[in-house]
Amino acid sequence: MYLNLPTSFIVLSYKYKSVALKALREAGLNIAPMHIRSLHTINSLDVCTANDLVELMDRDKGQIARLVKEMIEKGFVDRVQNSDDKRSQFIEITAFGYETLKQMLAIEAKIIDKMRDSISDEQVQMFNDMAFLMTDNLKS
Amino acid sequence: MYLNLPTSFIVLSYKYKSVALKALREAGLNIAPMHIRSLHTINSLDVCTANDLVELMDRDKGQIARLVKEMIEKGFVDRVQNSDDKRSQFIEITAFGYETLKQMLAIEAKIIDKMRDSISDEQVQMFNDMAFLMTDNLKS
DNA sequence: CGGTATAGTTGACATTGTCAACCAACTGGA
DNA sequence: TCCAGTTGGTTGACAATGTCAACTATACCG
Repeated sequence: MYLNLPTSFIVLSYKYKSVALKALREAGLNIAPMHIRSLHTINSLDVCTANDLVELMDRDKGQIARLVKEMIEKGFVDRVQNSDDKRSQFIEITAFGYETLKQMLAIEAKIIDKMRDSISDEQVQMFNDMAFLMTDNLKS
Repeated sequence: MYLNLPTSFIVLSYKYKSVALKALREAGLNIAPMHIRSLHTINSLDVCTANDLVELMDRDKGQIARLVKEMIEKGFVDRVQNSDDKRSQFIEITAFGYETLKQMLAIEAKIIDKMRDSISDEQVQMFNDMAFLMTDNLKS
């Protein structure tokens, strides 16, 4: 049991990642896995700074700095002045970024449908709740 | 909901990985994340070939070939002749590998205890079952 | 026997992750 | 108000992981 717990969700996340990436490639979307994850994360927030990404994605701040730079080069996001704090800037999704996101969401929705075949809404809800709770338990 | 599903277990797996890695380092165990995962996987099988690792860990066969080579260099595993098939060899955990695995399991058990704080055995079981089922649904 | 499939290796390279040093802007207390 | 400590972010250097394709050796099947 103890071995199975981390094994189960780690294997699932590897599998999901590879299936999703393959589907996105086949649909002509050539986007790096971390850019996908970043776009989703930025999209889930009202306003988003590099530091928000560091915390929500649990990644090194150097890595995030470079990630944001790359995403600007690719045209997915832009930097906007944060007048409250001159050290940081808001990261905003561009029109092209939203277009890409929309396509990604459509493709991912299909995979998720397949993934949750024979699993009820209530069960999926419970699974999510537990995953979020466990993530929270690991903090501090 | 659709966004939350992959988000929940992907964030959890990143978080678990970083917490576990940090705890292992603090305990003096300097071992790469993929070596940890490989050791667990090899240990979960009666006999294990490189190809078993490719399939169970869903990784590139070239990556696994190098991984096994590194793990032999570190003394965690050894290769043993497979008399049934001269192309492949069995990968077996050495005494040192088992010693390392034992320490890893002890440290990981503590993290898992913390992670599943306030979650019952039944719920954990359900979570695992769902994760395995979803992984299976993604195949083919 | 010959063709195809399978197990693994290797090269070359891209992506991701880590650590530390660094700068500029913010913050709180003396 | 000033300055010591903190915070947000950048950069360099490098390690770890992932990907793709070409290749060898053995196995399997008709």
